[in-house]
Amino acid sequence: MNHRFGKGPPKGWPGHFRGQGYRVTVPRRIILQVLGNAEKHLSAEEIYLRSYKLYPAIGLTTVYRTLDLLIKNGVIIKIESGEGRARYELAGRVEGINCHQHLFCVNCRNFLDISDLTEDEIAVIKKMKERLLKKYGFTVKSCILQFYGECKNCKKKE
Amino acid sequence: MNHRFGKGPPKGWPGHFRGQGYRVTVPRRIILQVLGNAEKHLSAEEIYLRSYKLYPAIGLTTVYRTLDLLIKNGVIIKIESGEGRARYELAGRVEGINCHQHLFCVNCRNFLDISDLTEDEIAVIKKMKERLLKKYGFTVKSCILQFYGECKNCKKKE
DNA sequence: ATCGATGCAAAGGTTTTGCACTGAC
DNA sequence: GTCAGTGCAAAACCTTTGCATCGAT
Repeated sequence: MNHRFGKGPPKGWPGHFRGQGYRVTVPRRIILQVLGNAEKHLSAEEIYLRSYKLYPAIGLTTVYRTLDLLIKNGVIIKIESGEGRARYELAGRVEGINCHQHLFCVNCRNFLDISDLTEDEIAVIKKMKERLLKKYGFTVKSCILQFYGECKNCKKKE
Repeated sequence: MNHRFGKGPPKGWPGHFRGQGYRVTVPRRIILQVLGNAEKHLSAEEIYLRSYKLYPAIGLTTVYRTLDLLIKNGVIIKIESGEGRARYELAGRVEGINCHQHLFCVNCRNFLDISDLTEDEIAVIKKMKERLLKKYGFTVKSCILQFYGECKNCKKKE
């Protein structure tokens, strides 16, 4: 792990980052912009490629280090779904009950990121949030439902 | 990816595995035994080490391949918690729904793995399974509910 | 002028693959 | 006897680290 970043997390990003010892640099702004425009959860490589288009001098290392920094400051969350690489998303986006569902095919390892919950489902998740707070003292800020199974295409091939 | 394993999943393991083209071998029995006796979620290396004690001829490759096979057949689930290696656990069959809840603290990055669902929650997840099958042609074998937020300890410290 | 941030190259650790051999059926 | 399963070594893969340089403050 990288221990170079400070511990006192600013309450938001951007905004509180100056004066925390953090510097505003081009790569950081680019990466944040890419994350802000993402239509789905991006892997580090995807973030790198999109950043590269905007700023070809950027390096993959910087992407990883910036993501680390953003995670430590609660700006983004890291999602591991078993596909061998992590994905990242702005934390604010999944705030509240805006819950993503990931369909992960254990056969072809493809990954579908959907966002479609019924009223019933939202209600139950809200209740779950309250229950987790009471029982475990855990305040839920966002959630992701990961489903593992077999996708359409893999069934056809059998 | 490993394409060597057959596609027709047996309905359970052990039991239905013969006659599906799968062979009952010593390494497979050992690995299954280790998983059955596990008191926690084990990493591939831990599974290898425990299997090694029972059967020193075993190789790490076989562990990975067997785990892959078991995942594809819904016998175990793979859990990634952000520590850089995956962990594996027997999929408990609670009315056809293998569902874990992970509470992930975005502040201290600690991780709580609970397994406690109410009747309501189980019912809704069942419905969700059916809906995902109809709408996306995706057959759910197991699921993990990932909650991101702040844990008890971190709240105290503020 | 500092010292945090960067990019490259190299290393690290986990997981996968190629291949010849073994053993379950 | 077949061919799925195995183990070893090597490769592939994602991620982190060392280090000299750059640049925000």
